[in-house]
Parts: sequence; C-alpha cells; structure tokens
Amino acid sequence: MKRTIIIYGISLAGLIALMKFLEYSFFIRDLKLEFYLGAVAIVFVVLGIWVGLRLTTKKVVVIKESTFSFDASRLEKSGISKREHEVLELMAKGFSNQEIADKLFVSLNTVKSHSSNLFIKLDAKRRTQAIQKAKELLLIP
Amino acid sequence: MKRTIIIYGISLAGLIALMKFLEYSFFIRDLKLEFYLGAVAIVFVVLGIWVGLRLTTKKVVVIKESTFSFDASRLEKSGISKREHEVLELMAKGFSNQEIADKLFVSLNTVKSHSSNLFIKLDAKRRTQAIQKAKELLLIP
DNA sequence: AGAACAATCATCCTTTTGGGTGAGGAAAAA
DNA sequence: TTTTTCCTCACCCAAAAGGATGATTGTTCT
Repeated sequence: MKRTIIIYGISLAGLIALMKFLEYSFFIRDLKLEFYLGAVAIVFVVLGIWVGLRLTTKKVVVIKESTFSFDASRLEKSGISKREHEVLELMAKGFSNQEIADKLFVSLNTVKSHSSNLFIKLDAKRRTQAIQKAKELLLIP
Repeated sequence: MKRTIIIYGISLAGLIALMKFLEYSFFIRDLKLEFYLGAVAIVFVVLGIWVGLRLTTKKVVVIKESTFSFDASRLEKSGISKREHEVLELMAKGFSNQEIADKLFVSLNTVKSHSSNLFIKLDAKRRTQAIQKAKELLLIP
C-alpha cells in the first residue's frame, strides 16, 4: 500500500517534470497543442487505470465471501432435509454436537441422528469430510 | 463490459470536445498552459481510475476461485510451522488423524501433537473450528 | 557453546464423535 | 385412510479426537 503511493508519487513528479521540459522544448513549437494534450491525457489515463487496478486487488475476498445463494434444488437433489441442513451449517462453523443441540433446542441424541443421516447422504465418514463435500456441492457457503 | 466501453468512449469524446472548446475559448488566453495541462491530467487520472475499477470488478470471482497463493507472511504472523500447516491442510480435506499420519509418514501421536499446537495457535477447541478459522485467515484455500 | 525452536514420539486420561438399533408423534403424500 | 417421511429421543458400544506432560533429536539463532 505504501509502496503503491510512493511509486505513484514518483511517477507523477516525473511526468510533471516531463511536462515542464516539453513546455519549453522545441516539440511544443513543432507539434500542435492538440497532440500534446492528447499524449498527456493518454499517459494519465494509463496511470489512472494502473492505480485503479492496484486499489481493487484487496477487495477480492470480501466480495467472494458475501455472495452465496442457497439453491433449494441442490438440497432436494442431495436428499438432505432442512433440519439436517441446519445441523450441517452449524457443523461447518465449528460447533460441537452439544453446542448445536443447544442452539436448535433439541437433545444431543437428535443432533447425532441428524449428523449420522448426513454422513450417509454425503457419503462421509467424518464431519470434516462431510463439510468438505458439502462445500464442493455448494450446499453450504 | 460492453457498457463500460461505451460509457468510456462517450466520456472520452466529451472530453476531447471540451478540450477543443477550451482551446479556442477565452480561458486559454487567460490561464497559463500549466494549469490547463494540470486540469486535463487530473481529469484523465480520475477517469483512468474509474475505468480501472470498472474493469476489475467482474474479474473478482474468477480470480478468487482459481488462484490461491500461500502467503508466507500470513503463516509467519500466525506462528504456524510448515509441518503444522501440512496437517491443517489435510484436516480441512476431511482426513482423520490416522490418515494424516500415514500420508506424512509419521506416527499418530505426532499428528496429535501438531493438531494440539494448531488449536492453541488458532484459538480453537475442535478441528472443525480450526479449519473455519484458518479459512478466514486465508491460511488454507 | 548455549538457547530456542521444530519435529518426532510416548503415555495416560477425558471428551467427543460415530455406528447400530429402536421407537413415538406429526405432517405430508399415496 | 394407510404409508411414508421427517423430527424427535434413547441406549449401548467402539473409534476418534483432544488435553497434559515429558522426552529425544536436529537445526538455527545468538
């Protein structure tokens, strides 16, 4: 970030110096003003685009994280029920079965039942594997 | 994409027209050439930045999906060693500790040691939570 | 050379997870 | 009205995961 600002500042200073030089050089007398202005415009457009690219590089993550649409058709096709899906989401967030049970106001055994069914439907042996597969199938963000 | 090009083209045409107008207007005679050039440069830098932002917004998703760079600085900052990172990656793929041990040609106890250290460094109590946090920190894809 | 760290492995113990099985009630589909 | 599906819960048992602690062997930094 700091490097970007420094590079940009140096480039700007260099271009201003170039402008000063051109202003009093023989070019200004030979070429038309329009061409001179056009050249300056093009240079600064390129510079602006470059700066714009630099500034946006970091936004990538935020945009990607926020856009996830729950597609009901994908859920139906996998045979996972709503309750099972809720358990799956909390699992992926790193909660234990007991914590999930508390959040959903059901017993620990119920959560275990849901998770067992999930593993069968997702063909997984562990919860981490189930999460991984569910993410591949875009069932969870 | 097409709209961006059209909008940019129109803006450019408008600015060229403006330049033409200014060239023959009274401003050109009153103001110094330097100020005129400076104004043009600023306008085109802003335009360039705007174009640069437009061009990158749509590419965002593609870039995120395909390219994940392991940033060594992020690893150092988190205090996670290479071996621990390997274990973390295999964990996230859904492998059990025993499977990870087999893949890395070490004992089950070693994997458990690494995972315990990981949980401390990531401030997690379960492997699912560790995976979740590691993904947030971009330590794993 | 000594300190610090990474990687390896072990033992003991507790908690969590997962598999198998069964069962009751409510809601939806046949 | 049956049948099916979903949600709920229980019990038992086995496997996996996790916590605490300590030890050995290299490598790297001071």
